[in-house]
Amino acid sequence: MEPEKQQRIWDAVLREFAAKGYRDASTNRIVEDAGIGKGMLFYYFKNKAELFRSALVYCLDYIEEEYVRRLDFSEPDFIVRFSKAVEAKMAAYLRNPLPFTFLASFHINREAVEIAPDLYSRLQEMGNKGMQALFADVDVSLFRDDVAPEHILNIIRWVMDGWSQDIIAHLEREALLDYDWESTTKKLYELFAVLRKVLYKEVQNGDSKGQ
Amino acid sequence: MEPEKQQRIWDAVLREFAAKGYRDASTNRIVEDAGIGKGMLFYYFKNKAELFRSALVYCLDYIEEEYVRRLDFSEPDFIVRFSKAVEAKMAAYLRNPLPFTFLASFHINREAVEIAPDLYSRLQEMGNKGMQALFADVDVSLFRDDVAPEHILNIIRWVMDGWSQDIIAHLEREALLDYDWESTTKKLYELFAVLRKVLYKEVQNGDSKGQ
DNA sequence: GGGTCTCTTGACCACTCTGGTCGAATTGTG
DNA sequence: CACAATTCGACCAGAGTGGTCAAGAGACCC
Repeated sequence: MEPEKQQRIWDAVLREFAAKGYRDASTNRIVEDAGIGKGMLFYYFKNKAELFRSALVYCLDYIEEEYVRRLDFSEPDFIVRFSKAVEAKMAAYLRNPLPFTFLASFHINREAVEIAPDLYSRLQEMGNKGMQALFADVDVSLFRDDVAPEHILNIIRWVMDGWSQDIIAHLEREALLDYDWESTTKKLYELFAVLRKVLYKEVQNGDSKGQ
Repeated sequence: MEPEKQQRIWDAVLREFAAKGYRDASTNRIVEDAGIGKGMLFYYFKNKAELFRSALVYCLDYIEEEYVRRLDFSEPDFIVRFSKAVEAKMAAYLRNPLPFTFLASFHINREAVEIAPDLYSRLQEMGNKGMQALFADVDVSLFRDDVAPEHILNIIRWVMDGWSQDIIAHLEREALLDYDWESTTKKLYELFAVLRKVLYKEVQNGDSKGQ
């Protein structure tokens, strides 16, 4: 099948499941949105449940390939490490946001877990491993001494999360194309400099570490 | 009508609308969940749209009364001001979370706006006014000089938001009753002390300002 | 008791939408 | 042409929809 049509179908499937969850998703709306006949969907997927499972596998593979595999946990500086992770996630999200929104809705909604308990645990395991790796072997000696490292880690995490949530909220209002990415990344590196200034030890030499 | 039954009905209505949105909400499920006959719902509300509007008014009034009205914007210290706001919101949320979740879903979902455009703008206005008041006339002279005040305000906001999101995430997993509130508030004040230490000017006398 | 009122019920209605089927049409390939 | 792989959408039985309404239930007054 032409990959362009395939993509249209996946888009429609993920959009519908993400918006409505498993039970309330409508195969009629999916085929209409994808611009294909009803029979075609059930020619390639034997029923709704299998379609849902296939969509989950598609998304898990996509995110594994396009996001998780590209993470680099060797960096000891937590701000650099975390910011790379945020950037990688943002990049993958902007390339195709649907797998993220679909998996997010799957993670929240209780109902669909029984359709695919194995894939649900695969998702959970992915999240847990990522979180563990993200916080493992951080060079806490960079942090200032008069605050517990746990607090510093939390603050950095919360600030980064808040920042990206602000960005996404903006993106949903403004058009994606004419968004000013240059000034956004510039502001992000400003933010890193601030975090480093307030949460890290004072550096001896003057130049900042931000790339 | 007995207030206990009234509460049961509102709970069912808000739960259903919050979970499914206007279009996909089912009046059948509402009456079943509330434990009343179908006719009763349409005896007090002439149709689904009016029920939805009444639920919105109920929630807006609730939040106005139980949360917004109790905010205090006279405090010049931003951490104290914001923390009071967070505490007030948390308290109101824990007393009855449904109005918050219902209004949140209404704010996100595009579909129901046309049913109640006036109430949608009332909600937006409430949010905007709150945000404006929250950031107005903050005593920035408390902040350290070597970081732009805008950054400091953002960091405090993101940290508080992240903190409360963590709490809510915990609450959804653990039971609400046997949650250790004492250690939670203790940790919160620790967090304030940290924020003050890293984002404010050094204080002359040693004791912290946290109440 | 009877009369009248408010409150409450759930069977019932016409209608829409559901997941899924299937015979027929179309297309690609040789 | 034949043969197979695709693609379509009309069609199905069944579930669920918002809303109605005749029939009570219970309270209060005369």
